[in-house]
Amino acid sequence: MNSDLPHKEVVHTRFAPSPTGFLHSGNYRTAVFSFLFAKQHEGLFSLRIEDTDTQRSKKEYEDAIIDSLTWLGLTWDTHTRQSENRQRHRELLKKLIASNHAYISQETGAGDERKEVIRFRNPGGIVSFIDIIRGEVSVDVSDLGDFVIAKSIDEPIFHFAVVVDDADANITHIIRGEDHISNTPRQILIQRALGFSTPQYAHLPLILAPDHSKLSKRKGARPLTVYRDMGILPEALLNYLALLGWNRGDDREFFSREELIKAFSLERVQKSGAQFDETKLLSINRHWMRQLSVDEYISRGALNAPRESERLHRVVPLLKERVHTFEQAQELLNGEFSFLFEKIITIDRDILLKKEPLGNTETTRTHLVEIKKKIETFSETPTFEKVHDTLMPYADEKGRAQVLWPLRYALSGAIHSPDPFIIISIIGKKESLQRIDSALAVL
RNA sequence: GGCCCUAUCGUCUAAUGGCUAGGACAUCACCCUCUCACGGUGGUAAUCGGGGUUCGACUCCCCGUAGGGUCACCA
Repeated sequence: MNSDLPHKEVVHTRFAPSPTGFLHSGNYRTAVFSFLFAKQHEGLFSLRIEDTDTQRSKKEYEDAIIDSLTWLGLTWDTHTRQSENRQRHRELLKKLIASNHAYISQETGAGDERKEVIRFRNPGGIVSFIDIIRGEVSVDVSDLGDFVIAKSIDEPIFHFAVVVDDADANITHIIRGEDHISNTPRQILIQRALGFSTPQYAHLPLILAPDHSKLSKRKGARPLTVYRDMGILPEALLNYLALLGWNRGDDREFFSREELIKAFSLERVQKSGAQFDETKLLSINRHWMRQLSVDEYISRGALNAPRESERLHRVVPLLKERVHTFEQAQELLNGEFSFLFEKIITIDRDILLKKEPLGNTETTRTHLVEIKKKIETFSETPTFEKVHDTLMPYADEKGRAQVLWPLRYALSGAIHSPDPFIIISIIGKKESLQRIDSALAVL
């Protein structure tokens, strides 16, 4: 790949967001691709904050960008701000004017104010470039006219500043959103006027919102922290984002950060836009949550529950089996699974007797008493296997529904819950016996 | 509207002239089962339309159509 690259040249990509709002997943995906590409080629990945729009740039947004990149594990090699390069911008702007590639233009602004801007002298003609993802793209730049490159000698605008900063940083590959594709020709024009070489370009397809509209900063753009707050793992989001518009060419879907670095290639990036599908993200997140050890699961999910932490540890396997996010895990702990941590649970006589065959209480009472005797033989925290293997034969003999339903209900106080064996192994011998006793008391 | 880009199941995608068009998520059915969940098995579901090129097109070309991007003294 990119065999036309000079051997000594170090691959250098950059992520250049403007801190004028919260970035959305589409923006971060371009960062993901830039990062993966650079690291795969053992190159550099830089972060450059494009803060030349002083009116709208805010520290708060820059901090959010840094937080999110760090959280995703997209570590950068250098971190600069476009505003730091003011000196250089001015110098080259002057050079361009001196060489007659640009000129100061008198404009009549709103009202009678006369204002000056700096315009680029457009040579016209066809400008074409090779996009790694799309192939050759050519545009007739004549209809661009003499476009503005600076508001004043001290205020370069985007097109000019980008060209200068990328060249100064020796950026070799510009990987950015498709919305920049039509900006590229004019930036190439500026490069030529300045005597810079043209880097390689790769324009990524945009990510669409579920309604097919463009994911925009104004509509629905939320900081990436919403995913962290939902209890999405960064490795899951990274995995999902990488898969959105890229695949290795086979059926493989789960990739760790390191595996992505190895497997990624720009050539296999999709040309068309993709919708962001939160459901799929959730299923990938479940996969990565299941990979975690019990300790990691609790600490990374910041999970908490009343009672000793041993009990929470025993509940984790149940959590793994049914939730897609840590937020859901904590909800389960607080709600549906709270019976596992409570001292007293309420039993409804009718529900307890739901499977009673004789229409009275006798069968249910007998079963619970028999089960109690077996539980007596357990250690305080028996394993699931031990509980299952001891109680199941009895249930099979007497009828699973008649034995297991009242037992499970007595232990959980819930119509829906995990099976009684796992409950006993979680709450322990002593509490199991207590709960069965309270159930017997209502009969 | 001009210019540019794109077009395979609902969604993400595989198949770069040669297979019953594959997988995943979602969905449905069945199985497992004391309930819930997990799991297992199977199913429904796609090449935007029309012309070419070719022995043969998802694949190549053209024309439509649709979607997206961009046309700033924002980035």
